[in-house]
Amino acid sequence: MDARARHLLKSLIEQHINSGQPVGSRQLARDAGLAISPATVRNVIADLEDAGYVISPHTSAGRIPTPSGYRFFVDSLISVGPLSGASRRLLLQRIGAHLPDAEEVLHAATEALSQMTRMVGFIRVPKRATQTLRHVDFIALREREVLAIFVTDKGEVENRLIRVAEPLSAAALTQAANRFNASYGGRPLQEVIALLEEDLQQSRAEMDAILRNAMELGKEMLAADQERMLVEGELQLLDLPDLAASERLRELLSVVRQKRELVMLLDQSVLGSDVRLFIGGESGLAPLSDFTLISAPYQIDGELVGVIGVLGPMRMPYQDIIPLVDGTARLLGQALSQGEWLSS
Amino acid sequence: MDARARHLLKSLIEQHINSGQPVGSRQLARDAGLAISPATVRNVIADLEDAGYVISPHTSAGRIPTPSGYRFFVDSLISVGPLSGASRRLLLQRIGAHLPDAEEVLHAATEALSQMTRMVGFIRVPKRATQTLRHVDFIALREREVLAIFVTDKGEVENRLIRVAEPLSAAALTQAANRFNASYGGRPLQEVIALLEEDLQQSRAEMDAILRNAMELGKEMLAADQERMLVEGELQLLDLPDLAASERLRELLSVVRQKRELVMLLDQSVLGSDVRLFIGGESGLAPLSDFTLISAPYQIDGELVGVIGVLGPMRMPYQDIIPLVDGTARLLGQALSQGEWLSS
DNA sequence: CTTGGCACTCGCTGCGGTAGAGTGCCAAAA
DNA sequence: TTTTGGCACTCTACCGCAGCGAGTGCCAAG
Repeated sequence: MDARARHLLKSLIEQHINSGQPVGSRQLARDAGLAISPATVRNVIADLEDAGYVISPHTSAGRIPTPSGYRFFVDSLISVGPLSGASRRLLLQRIGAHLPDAEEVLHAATEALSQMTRMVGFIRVPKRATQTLRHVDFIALREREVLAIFVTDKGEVENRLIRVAEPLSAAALTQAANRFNASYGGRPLQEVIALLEEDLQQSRAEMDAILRNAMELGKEMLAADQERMLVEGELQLLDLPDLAASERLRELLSVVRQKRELVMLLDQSVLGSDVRLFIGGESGLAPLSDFTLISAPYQIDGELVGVIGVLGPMRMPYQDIIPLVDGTARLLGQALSQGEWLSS
Repeated sequence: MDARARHLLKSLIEQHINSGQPVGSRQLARDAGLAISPATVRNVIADLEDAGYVISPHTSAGRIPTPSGYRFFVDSLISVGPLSGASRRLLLQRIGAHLPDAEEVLHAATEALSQMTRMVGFIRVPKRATQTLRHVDFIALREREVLAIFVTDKGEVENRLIRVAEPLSAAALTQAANRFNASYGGRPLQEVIALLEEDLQQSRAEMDAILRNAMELGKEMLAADQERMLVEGELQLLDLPDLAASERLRELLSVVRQKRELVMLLDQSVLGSDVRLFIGGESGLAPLSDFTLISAPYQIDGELVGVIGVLGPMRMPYQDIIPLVDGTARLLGQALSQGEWLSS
């Protein structure tokens, strides 16, 4: 493909991103800044259509980009700049406002990203598998009801109400918690579960219920990890004038709700260290085939732990969105890393 | 209004609830089970239109109920039976599966209600203002970062990461927590905040940061109380073939999101002890004017603490929905009350 | 290789005509 | 006085049709 064809393709896609309409040869010849006639443009565009980059919705309409066209566009036709100063400041402010609480920071970053891109934002939260058990508490709430609280070294807190066969005194519970912390504190969650399972055999009977439940709670924390994902701004999709409330949209929303498939997709992306795009059917998930998903992994203390991103129509301003996703991932990582956040 | 007019109105509304279409005189004369001609029906219906119970979308269409029509229908034309055995069993199972954890039970009940009614479910969760502080924990997480955990007597857990000026030893933190529990444990949250504010003056300097933050955390718990509401199944609204994705729908969803107005509305309803309906504009909230909201308060240990309900189109099967909302509220209350849940 | 010309295609819009549903009114019947 | 059949009227939904405008593909000339 020669330079002129590339230029025309770029111009065509940019115009379509702006207008949402099919782009015709006359308009393209005028706006592309090349001194060529519409007829020449038609010849070139016909080749681009053969190559699969654009398609005509019907005979007498202009052309719109195909998923391959968008792919070529982002890979070879545009260069994404750094995050604009204004966006950066806005992100800094919105993320920084919620420090030091990790959970809130994750939430704030996703919400900010969703609002700034006007698309659905999502985030795969840090894995618990790597976290260690920091502290356990057993608190008698009512007769025979004990509240168990797990705290990890990353500050995640999970709690569970447990029914026990007979009342336990506050002192007994404190003692139990102390023993528990002494034995299992500081170990990776995975290991704690395994040890608990082992120890369950020889422990005293009245502690059984609590140990067993603590084990279940730990297991659930790890299991729930498989699908821990926050989604923000699903409503944004309803604002798309294009497909507003079509059948596709419903499918998409239900995929977003179920999360499972999406999580698997994102977990692939955590491997690379760069922004990643799934345009149209590239993800392999049918309901996403009319949409584009952009994700970027983020790292805490130098370790890749999660992915953040957005989901929107294929027709989106990639030049603006990509830096936003990338920048949010970086700032989020800094915010959650030890001592890196000095209002940068 | 005579018996025949009532019967016709009832029949008209029932038919419209089933079909969604305007109901004409011929169809009504046929299906109402009365031996009268369409012409007679027309005379009667014309009176009902004058009275404001039905309206004609246009000259040559049949009639559809107005909000007043629905109001009269539920108040005077139908009698709502008890919850069906099957529904009751399903609810028992879905709610019971999550005992004894209150948070999960609230969630499960709302989700079940939403799915069984195929509408949006919501719940106003129990007020914290009445809860007492059960236990506090301070846990050193990293250098100069302390995790504060609040537990109330109802088993609600709230946590917050706190930055302190200089590192505190684990022993110091334990001691602080012990003192905290001794001084404030067992008191209503409201009171704890007040006492903290007082004590903050004369406490030792290094504890200031923690006390101050604990106070903030407590205040936030009470403040957030103003809008604590769970919403389930917003997606259900997209399934309505009627207004699917109209402008109204968008408005409605944004009201549901913002919650504030809705919460105020629900808090009015917690006063009565019975099912309450807001049909069309009865709530005074403009975005709800095409919809019906049905709510029922629930009580824990004999005390009215919250409201659960559904939101859907005015055209809904009231005879089925009302018992479902009522029944869910009752079962939920039993589940959360002391010792009342014996698989009933 | 580029360009202007031209026939052709196709979607969109507006128009008129028709069928169908349902109403309101009236005069006759009960 | 109430009910009923009849009838004219109204309005929507649907259909086919023509005109338009946009855009294409092809071709022959530059």
